[in-house]
Amino acid sequence: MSSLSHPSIPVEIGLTAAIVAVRGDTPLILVARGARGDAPEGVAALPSGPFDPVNHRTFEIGLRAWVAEQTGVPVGYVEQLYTFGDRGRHSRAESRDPHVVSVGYLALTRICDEAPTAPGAGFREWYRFFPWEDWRQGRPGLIDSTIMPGLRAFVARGGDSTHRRGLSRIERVRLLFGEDGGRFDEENVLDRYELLYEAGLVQESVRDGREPAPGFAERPPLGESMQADHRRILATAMGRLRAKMKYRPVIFEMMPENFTLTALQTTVEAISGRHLHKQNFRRLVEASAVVEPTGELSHATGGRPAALFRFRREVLQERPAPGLRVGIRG
Amino acid sequence: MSSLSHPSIPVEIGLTAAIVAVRGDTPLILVARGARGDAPEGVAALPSGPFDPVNHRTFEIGLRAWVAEQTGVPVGYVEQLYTFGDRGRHSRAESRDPHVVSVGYLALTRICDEAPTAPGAGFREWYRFFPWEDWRQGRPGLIDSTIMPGLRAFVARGGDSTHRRGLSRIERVRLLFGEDGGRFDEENVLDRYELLYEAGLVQESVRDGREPAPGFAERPPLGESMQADHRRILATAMGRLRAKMKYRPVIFEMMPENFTLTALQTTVEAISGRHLHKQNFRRLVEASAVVEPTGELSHATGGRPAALFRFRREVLQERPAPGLRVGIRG
DNA sequence: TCAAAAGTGTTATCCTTACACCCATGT
DNA sequence: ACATGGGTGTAAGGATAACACTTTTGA
Repeated sequence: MSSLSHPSIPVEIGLTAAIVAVRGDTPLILVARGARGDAPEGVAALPSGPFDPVNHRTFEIGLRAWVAEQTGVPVGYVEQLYTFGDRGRHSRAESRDPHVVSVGYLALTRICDEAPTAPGAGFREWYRFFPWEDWRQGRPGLIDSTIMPGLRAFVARGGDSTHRRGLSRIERVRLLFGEDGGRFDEENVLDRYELLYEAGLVQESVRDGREPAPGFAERPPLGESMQADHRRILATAMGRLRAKMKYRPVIFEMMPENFTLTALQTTVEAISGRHLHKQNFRRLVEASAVVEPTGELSHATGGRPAALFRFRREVLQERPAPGLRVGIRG
Repeated sequence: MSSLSHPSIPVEIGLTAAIVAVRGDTPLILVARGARGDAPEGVAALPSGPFDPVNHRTFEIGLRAWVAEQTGVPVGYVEQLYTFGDRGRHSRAESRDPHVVSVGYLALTRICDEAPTAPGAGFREWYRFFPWEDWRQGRPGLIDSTIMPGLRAFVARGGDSTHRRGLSRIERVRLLFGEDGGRFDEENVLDRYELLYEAGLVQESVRDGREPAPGFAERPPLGESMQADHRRILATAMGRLRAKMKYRPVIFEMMPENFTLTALQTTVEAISGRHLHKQNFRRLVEASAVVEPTGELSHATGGRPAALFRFRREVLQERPAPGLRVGIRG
């Protein structure tokens, strides 16, 4: 491109990380600010900062520097998600700010006792931001109590104009939220968030200048909002992690060195938001050959001691797509 | 990000499109320049240009404008692939050019007679750039004649230092090229290209200032090279398309309105680079419910006339992941 | 009548899902 | 002894992969 004779049009690049960990049965997301209190000015923000090509050779190096500075948490696995470039999304069209493009990243880490160190930073349960994504106890009540009425109103006022992928509003609702016979696909976190955004059912939508959904006045109540487009980046991260886990052993980036099979299942359930069938999960783990017994037992839980396992790194060489291919019920 | 007190560090954003079509059994990639002749100065380049946030509200709008200007080809389906930000890759570290970040896109189109219109633009067979990716006639000869000797030398001089994903050089070779018992996974196009790049076996590697592989002097012969990082973007596009086709009906973006099942199979084989088993392919298509018979027959091929089919848009509403889930032999 | 391409039937195997029961320990 | 969580066996149904043969047309 630099060899072309086009004029240079500079923009600023923002790097933003969705850093995920799990504690017990709780999936966590690391926020840099807004971790304490629920005041409007304390809106949660992911660790982020501008990309500085002079000091950082790659995006990833720059990202790690921002995360270290803003949170003090060490991250292992890092993966690029998506680059968001649309104006008029989190900054209004009439804004005179320099144009910002944000590159979103997914990162994984293990919970350890000291972290995080930076003031204001902390881990928060990710289902606070996406309560409709937690199906471990069955279909969340707020889908039928709040989301579906709001979406039905959105369908009613929107007519049948088709959208991306040639789907009308009513078809998108059915497909994404598993109404009448449709399946709920836990990987479509982003599509669901964007549908709620378009429908004016999330706070960011109103903040960006859209009409709130009728009946929701100023504050749509669906989940806690985040700064800028951070909740959209978190949605992308959740969907990607839920998908990737099935064909890459990324889950072990969030597990301790040794763990019981129940702990592994609890972690997978926390991330996928689904309840899994115990025996099938264990058979699956055995078949996938991703773990091996350490020979030790864990007496931590109170009942019968559980065998401890560790991740088998050799699967990376043995199988093309090593992961936990959980199906409908695990 | 704009609300933070960080200084603004502007960079230039380049948008680059890998636009794919199929004619008969030949997968094609649209090049903006370099379509005629094989002289070094005629190195092929994908359609691309800088992102101008003042005139284009989104990346996609900007991208479509560049493609229209440089090639005259209309594109339908468009999908973002990846954002490449590393310095010292296609511009040397000591360069004083403004820093360029490139956002790669995959786009699909149908071959039609008039296109392309712009001078120097044209469609080229994509396996010219990736001859090792075409396994339709079995394992390509150049893998064992040229690639493996080069990679074995790379393994020998590199020792066992582990790389991304904790794999050593020898393990990566085995996994990516399906040596001794390993499977060749047709989706890993990018990983294979990057391995060959690191090994000094592609022209871009030498151009970027690396040592050519021993014995290859100045011009590593593996496939035709492209400008800047365009071959890397094409590799990403090929891998993504090969994967996506299995769970989204994107293949129909490249098919005419009506087609025979054999034509559909030929197209899938062209993209995936694999030979498929006829009966299993047909059963798969039937089971997936992605097409319906038009009732017409095609007399175009010479032998027995074939039934014509069309894409069934309704699958988008009926199934969560409609696509052609081709397995080992289709 | 023959070549060329379209189209079909069947079986063995494996994987997925679903079911309900026994085991080992700490209190 | 009993509560708590750990761990297992087995069978039905569906999907996959592999096999070879028949049909319909144009030349």
